[in-house]
Amino acid sequence: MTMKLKDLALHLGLSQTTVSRALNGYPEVKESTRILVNEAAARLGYRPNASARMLATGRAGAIGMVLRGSEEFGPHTSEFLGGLGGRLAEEEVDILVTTVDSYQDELAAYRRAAASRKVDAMVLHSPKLFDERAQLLFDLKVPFVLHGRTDIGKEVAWFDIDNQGAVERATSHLLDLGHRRIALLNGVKGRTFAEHREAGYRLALSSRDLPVEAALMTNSTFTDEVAFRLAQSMLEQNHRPTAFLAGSMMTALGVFRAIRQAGLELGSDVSMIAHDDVFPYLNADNMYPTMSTTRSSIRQAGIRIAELLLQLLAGKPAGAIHEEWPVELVLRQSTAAPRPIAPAKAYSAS
Amino acid sequence: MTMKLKDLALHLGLSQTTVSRALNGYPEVKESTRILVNEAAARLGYRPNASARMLATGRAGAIGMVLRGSEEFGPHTSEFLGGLGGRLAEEEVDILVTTVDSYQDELAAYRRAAASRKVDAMVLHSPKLFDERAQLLFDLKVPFVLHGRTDIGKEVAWFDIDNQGAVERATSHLLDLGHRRIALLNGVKGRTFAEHREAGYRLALSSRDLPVEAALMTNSTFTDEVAFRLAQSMLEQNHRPTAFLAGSMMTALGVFRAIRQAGLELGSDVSMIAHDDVFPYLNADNMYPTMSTTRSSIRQAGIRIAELLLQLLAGKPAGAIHEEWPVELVLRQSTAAPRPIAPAKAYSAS
DNA sequence: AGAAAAATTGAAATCGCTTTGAATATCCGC
DNA sequence: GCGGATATTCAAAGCGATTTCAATTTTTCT
Repeated sequence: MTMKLKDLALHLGLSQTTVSRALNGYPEVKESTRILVNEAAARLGYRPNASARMLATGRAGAIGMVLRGSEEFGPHTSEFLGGLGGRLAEEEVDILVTTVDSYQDELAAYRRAAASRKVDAMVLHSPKLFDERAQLLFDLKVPFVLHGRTDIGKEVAWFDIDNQGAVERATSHLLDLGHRRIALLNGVKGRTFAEHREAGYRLALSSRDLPVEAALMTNSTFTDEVAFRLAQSMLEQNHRPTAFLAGSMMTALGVFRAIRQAGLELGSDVSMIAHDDVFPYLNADNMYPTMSTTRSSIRQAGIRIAELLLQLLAGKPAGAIHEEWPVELVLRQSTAAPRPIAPAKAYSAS
Repeated sequence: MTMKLKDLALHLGLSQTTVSRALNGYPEVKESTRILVNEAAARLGYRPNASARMLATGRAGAIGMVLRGSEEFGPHTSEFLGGLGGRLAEEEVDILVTTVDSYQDELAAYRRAAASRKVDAMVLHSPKLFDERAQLLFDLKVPFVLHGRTDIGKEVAWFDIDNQGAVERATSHLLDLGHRRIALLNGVKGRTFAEHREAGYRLALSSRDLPVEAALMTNSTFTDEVAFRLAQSMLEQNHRPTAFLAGSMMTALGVFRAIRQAGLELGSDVSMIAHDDVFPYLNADNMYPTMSTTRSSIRQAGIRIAELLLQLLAGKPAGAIHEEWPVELVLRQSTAAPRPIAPAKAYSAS
């Protein structure tokens, strides 16, 4: 079997107590013995048994996350995980992932994760305006950081990006260019970020006394395929949109395809601004034409949330952990002033 | 605090022993008391403390995975995780994820994961022909299932798809159509799957006595961007390829862009067969033109690997766990016979 | 009915680590 | 060179489950 504390202590001729303290950096152990202990531990490859330690200390050394299988499980998640895990690894904390298929399973999964004590805290993703999962975790007294925002009438820790501001600025820019029919391909209805984006969209329009047209707003998951269908049907409409706000780079890909298939050209016939979560394998700068984006690295968000989690575990009150990051608007080739539209042509032809 | 076994036992007027046995389905407890216990446990919301249980039983109830951050961390991973986690969840096993940035960190991460006893087994991804990580886990006596294959001269459990056969068939098909300059955009050199794919490619060519041209084979990560660059430079060559074998759907996207940017058309000027890991947000059928693929669901692979892990933990010898799945070749619009090429035109013009 | 067998239940040890409270060494000033 | 800090070290008591071995009931069989 592998070496345990007892063996190490025996080997050193010391008590478990002293060895344990030496390894954990307690002050009441002589410097020389600490060195001795550390050296021996390293040489013999001693590693404390995580469960035993946890049982004794009550801390699990892990952060929990529940991933909903099919639906919203995509590239966003892996990028986020990369950031989160990278930062947590520095503190020797790892990530316990539970995957679920249905929403019902999801609540159960949170309950299970909380009760098993395998995690010290959790991260909650794309919450709804009123999020039951957050409510549940709050009631269960499980520390958690929200990636997004929710209002359950309690003090919860959250990190979010300025979705509303981003979309408002993007919309305004398109309006400035002269666009009047701007489609918003938004996320699933009810999610806070989607609502915030819609709010930004509406704000930009209403501040110029322009009407909001329901036919130009859709809510769906961010996949290439769905976006393709939605954009396609929009482009077939009588008054087709002249510009698209795509909720993610995947969405942008789908819209792009629809535009091309309709025989139109992105950057001249139609404009687009996509939200870019910064995936290393989908670079807006390398697209053709290059894509204008509202940009905010989801990986950086992961890193920051890891830090907030650590603060939370260190005792900082949840109510004191609120952070909103701004979103950049990066203009590239996919945005341009709209062409004189069809009706004009029709008149001259008649 | 939350309810523990002792409390539950006290509440029921039974001993911890009996309660524990009742809950864990041991046969030596009277049916009536078992019902009583289960009922009370459910009503009071009792959940065993995972660490305590683990300490006592020695099983962690978790599977470990190490994800390399920046590089190969993408959509493949999340799909795979979805499958793996879904199946494992049925057995109340969860996934402990560690993320690392450098390769050096990676070995250390495996060592750490193994020593901490937080996981019962691990999954190892895209191994090299001789994989040090596999070697390490083997030496550490940590049970693991390889997603892919390696040869470390030991009995290891693995699951893989028939990469060689898939590429051989795809290449043969392109050859049948008349293509002679077929580019292979392969994965990172040294990874077993990439080597197998190359072997399949070579086999198809050599079985018709056709030469293999180094300029037509590249090795890189599977990202849209890299693929775009590679394809672009290939298309600028004197004898440009008339067909592409793309290592993944991301790669295909990049190649597609390069083709279009070169003023060529996919499905007529150039053909392509991409390997499709079946991402819900990138459907080959919905692309334009629809994409011919070699298809094998990475999510299904995850599910199957979960089962193999469970078998491994149940005591099945690693040497008895080998599984190779076939890969479908699905032909769609992106493949066609090559056009009569430039030189012909040149002659007639002179 | 009484002994042996089978079915249930319990007390206590154990898993490997942390930590409290007591014990022993080492240091200080005078 | 001695009493009282001050530093170090240790023995033993948890942490919350499982499990061994023994004790107690209940059944079964003559």
